[in-house]
Amino acid sequence: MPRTEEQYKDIRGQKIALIKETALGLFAEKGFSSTPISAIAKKAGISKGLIYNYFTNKEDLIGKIMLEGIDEFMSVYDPKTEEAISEAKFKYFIDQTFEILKQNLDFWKLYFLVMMQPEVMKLVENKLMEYLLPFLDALSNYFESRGFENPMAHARLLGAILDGVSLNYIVDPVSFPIDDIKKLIIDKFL
Amino acid sequence: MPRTEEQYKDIRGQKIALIKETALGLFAEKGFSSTPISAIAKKAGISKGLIYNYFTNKEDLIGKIMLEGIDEFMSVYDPKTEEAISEAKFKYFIDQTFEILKQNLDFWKLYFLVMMQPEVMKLVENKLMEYLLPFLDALSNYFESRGFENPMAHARLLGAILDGVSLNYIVDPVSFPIDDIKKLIIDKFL
Amino acid sequence: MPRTEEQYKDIRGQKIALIKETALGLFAEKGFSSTPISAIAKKAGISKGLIYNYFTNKEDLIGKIMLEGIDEFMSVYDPKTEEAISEAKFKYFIDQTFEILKQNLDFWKLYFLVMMQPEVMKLVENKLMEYLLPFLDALSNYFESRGFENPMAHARLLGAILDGVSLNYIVDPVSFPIDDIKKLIIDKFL
Amino acid sequence: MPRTEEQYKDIRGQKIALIKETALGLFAEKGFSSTPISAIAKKAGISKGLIYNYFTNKEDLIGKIMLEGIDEFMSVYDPKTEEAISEAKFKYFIDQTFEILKQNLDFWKLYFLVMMQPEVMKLVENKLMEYLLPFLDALSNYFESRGFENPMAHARLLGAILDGVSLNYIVDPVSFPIDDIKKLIIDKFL
DNA sequence: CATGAATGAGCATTCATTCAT
DNA sequence: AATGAATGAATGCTCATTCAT
Repeated sequence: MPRTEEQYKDIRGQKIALIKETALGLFAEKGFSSTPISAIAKKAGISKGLIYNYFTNKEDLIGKIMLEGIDEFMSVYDPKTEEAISEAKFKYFIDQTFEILKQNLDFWKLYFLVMMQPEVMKLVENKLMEYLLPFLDALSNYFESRGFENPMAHARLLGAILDGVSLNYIVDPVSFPIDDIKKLIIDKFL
Repeated sequence: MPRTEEQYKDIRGQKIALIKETALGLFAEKGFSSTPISAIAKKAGISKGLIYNYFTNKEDLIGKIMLEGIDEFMSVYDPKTEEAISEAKFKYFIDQTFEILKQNLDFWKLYFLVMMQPEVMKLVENKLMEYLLPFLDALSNYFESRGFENPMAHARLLGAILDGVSLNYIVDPVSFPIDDIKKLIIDKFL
Repeated sequence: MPRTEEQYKDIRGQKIALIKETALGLFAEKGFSSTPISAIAKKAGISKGLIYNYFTNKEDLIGKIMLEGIDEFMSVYDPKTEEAISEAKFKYFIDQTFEILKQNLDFWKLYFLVMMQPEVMKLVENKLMEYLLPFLDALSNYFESRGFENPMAHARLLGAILDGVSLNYIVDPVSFPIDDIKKLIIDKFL
Repeated sequence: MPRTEEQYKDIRGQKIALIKETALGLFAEKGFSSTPISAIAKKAGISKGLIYNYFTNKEDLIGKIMLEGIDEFMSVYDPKTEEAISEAKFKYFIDQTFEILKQNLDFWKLYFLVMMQPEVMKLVENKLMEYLLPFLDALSNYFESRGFENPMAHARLLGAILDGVSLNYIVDPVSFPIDDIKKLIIDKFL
């Protein structure tokens, strides 16, 4: 009995998810160019050929992993808010950022890896900007409403701080005092 | 009649410097594994083989570039100070950090690239820690003397901030408002 | 629709045999290190890469050729006989040795080549000893039963003679009087 | 004060000898193609370039080592004897053969290595035959005078035996019972 | 949808050899 | 006579990608 169109779609969806997950883990652990497609196939228990059924090439694979990841974590924020964020919302935003970081360490490793690699970065740049710009605007509005001078510089500084803290936590998750640091950040920007 | 040992040393020194410089530029631009040794040789106007006269392999090359870079910029600070840093010195330190960043963009690109690559990171880790730990201690002492609570967290936060700011500046040197941000940092930590 | 496991196994088996055969011929003719993998691939009409699908590296290839060869020719003898060999059996053994030598000249060339190369020898040493020791024991028993004094020395001498004769025949198969020499050996040791 | 022609010749002679000796040791230990010229230079404490002052290339070097070795050990025998060898002389010859083998293990390792490598063998073949043929003739005469039938086959057999015994001793000098075996050979051919 | 055999371009690395000094 | 910097051809090996089944 042939499978229905629906069933096929399910299988495809599951396989695609499996491949992305497996690849994410390996990319984060070994790096992009040190992870052969064959290693992904092996760890996922599928054939190399199957990966090429779903992704046109290795770059497409990492590109789609990145885009999905960006979508996922950006959906947590409500980037369409145009009015200024409240204090409570700001605090919630900082909390969420750290929570997401802790729970998706692999993705964030990959994120920073990719940021440093011009070739892959190009694949993601547009999408990233699409989210980042309204996000910086929202922060800027918040700082303006709180009476900070040069609010856009504050917004970019906070963005940079979150990058720097994430980076340090990723490189050394054991001894980096992330919770203490979260408090300091909230103190300084609330 | 062979050249004197002195002459040979000169030649070696010049070639080694040329190779390191060229490699640094290419690594920073294309990434480590996307830069073939042949590309370095070509750009430096020498043969592939010559690179292997001076460096045992590609990893040795990047390792030595990193170590030299770390030595160079660390020599700017006086990491042996044990008494607390003065306000003026602290300000000078922040200034210097930004100055060095601006003047060695390629090296810092490579630095962040390497931080994300476990294999290469291992080659440099020890040397880095040798400098970073006394450095964090000095910062911590400064914060303690200024009456900040949890001074070590403050030190690590400042370290992370400098990482994050550098990273943002490296990725987008044109529009990142680095001078405004320097002022904000000094305000917040003085 | 993928091929059945059976079909894949067939393909693999055939290709592995083809590669081994081709490599044996070239190794015997040119020597191990003077035979590039590319030459084997070319002569076998396949790509370099395919060889690495079946053998982890060049040493693995020669190692497996040697092991297979040793297994093959040792299966001719019955190394598990524990009682003394009869005269007829001894004669048959000498005959067989010369027959095998004549029919597998390439393999024996390679065998002596390998004996002289410490690196490759190590790959095969254990397997070889596994066969050679019982074999020398059997010969020793034979000489003892025939009343020869110092039977183990006789066994090792005979082993050495077979090596020496093989070597001379390999180097100069045209003019070396191998059949006459076989008779002399049988006369001297019967 | 410039050196006299004589002194230069001395230096040349000493350096040539040093290079040959050093190369022989390394070739025997590692094999011909696994021994870089640079390794010879390093071990001899001279420069690579100097080796090329005395030998046109690597093959020339091994060729000259082989030729010198052959000359040296052949001078022990008196290959110009045309009358049949006496029993005493035969015994002395066997003794000498084993003595020389024991004292020049490195050379003999190289000798067998070279015999298996067609390219290098060609360089030596003629010289070798120049010695070997009269040598086999002398042996043949000896066997004829002692009433052995098919004396040339006996001569070639003895040659092969000496090869085989040497080979076994070279591969495993510790446990091969070379002295017992010498006695057996003398018994069988006297 | 799924497989894995097959390809070949690409790359790190080695090393014999040359040559200016 | 002696040095060692420099070259570049050669080679082992990897891996993204294709494709017949």
